[in-house]
Amino acid sequence: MNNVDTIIEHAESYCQNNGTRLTAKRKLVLSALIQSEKALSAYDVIDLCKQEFNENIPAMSVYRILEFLETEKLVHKLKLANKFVACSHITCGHEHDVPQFLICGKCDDVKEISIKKSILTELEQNVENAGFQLVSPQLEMDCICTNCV
Amino acid sequence: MNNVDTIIEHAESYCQNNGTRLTAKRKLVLSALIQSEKALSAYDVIDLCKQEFNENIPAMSVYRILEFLETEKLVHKLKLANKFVACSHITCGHEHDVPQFLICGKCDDVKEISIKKSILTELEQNVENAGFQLVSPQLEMDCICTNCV
DNA sequence: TAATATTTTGTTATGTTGTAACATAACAAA
DNA sequence: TTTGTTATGTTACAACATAACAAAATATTA
Repeated sequence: MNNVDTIIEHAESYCQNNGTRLTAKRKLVLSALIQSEKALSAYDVIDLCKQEFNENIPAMSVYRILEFLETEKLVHKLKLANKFVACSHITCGHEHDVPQFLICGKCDDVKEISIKKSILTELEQNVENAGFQLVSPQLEMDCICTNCV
Repeated sequence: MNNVDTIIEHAESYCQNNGTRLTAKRKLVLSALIQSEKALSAYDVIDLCKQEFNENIPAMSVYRILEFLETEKLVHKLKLANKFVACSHITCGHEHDVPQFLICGKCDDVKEISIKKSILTELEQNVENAGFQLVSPQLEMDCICTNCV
């Protein structure tokens, strides 16, 4: 059993525990994201599903499925790049810190890192001082990866 | 002379010093952004120019003008919201720290704040440890403003 | 100043991304 | 089964962005 299948299996039982279902289509989309080294746009996902699995998934469905996977925390939406990535901790089976993303602007490679609590706390303090409230402490940073430098 | 005109005047001489021109159309777009309390999409700008100044600026031109204003650092592009805001320091006449933006997801109100050097340095260190390099340390944070809470 | 080059703006057409609205299929529960 | 619920398909657009070329405005310099 390859790596992708392992992750999918984890995702499936994770959904079962949540009372949701990882349907065939949802598996396809998730697989595409797991296989891909980089962040994918919704339309990239469509193309990849066609290419890899010979399945035509309409745009509407892909958006709905991505939304589902996001609420299940199996994928993350990167607002900065308008793309999606599979969560890199699906197989871990425990809660994680709020993820922080480094996004390579050239190749869309994405790295999921965590940031010290103290920094986040200080950031949040800054925000509150300005009279705003953080909705999501997920930071997305515009980077370039070592390969692309 | 009202506040907008003051800022425009500053922007104009700023451009002159840079050897660039703040043309009539560019002034319109910049004025629209200055007048607006909140971040505007390119098409919002079009609508506002029509409404306020009775000028029809084609989409293509607006995108070009926004790009120009961005390279002149008179406006900032918010990738997170895909919108634009006038720089809040046009009249200051001196260099500033990299801006950080708090974006209200409800009303698109935007606050431009600065963040302590130490936090940024630490963030950059985190990024480098992960093998990436920050392209732009401009952070954009998904917030909600006090009005909208 | 007239001729030429450069920059800016207009125009048209088209590509890309995202969603609304409604229809159908698949599945679960009574 | 029938009924309700969830998931997917289909169509038709709205919203966002840019390519390619034309025209106009402005700067340059001979």
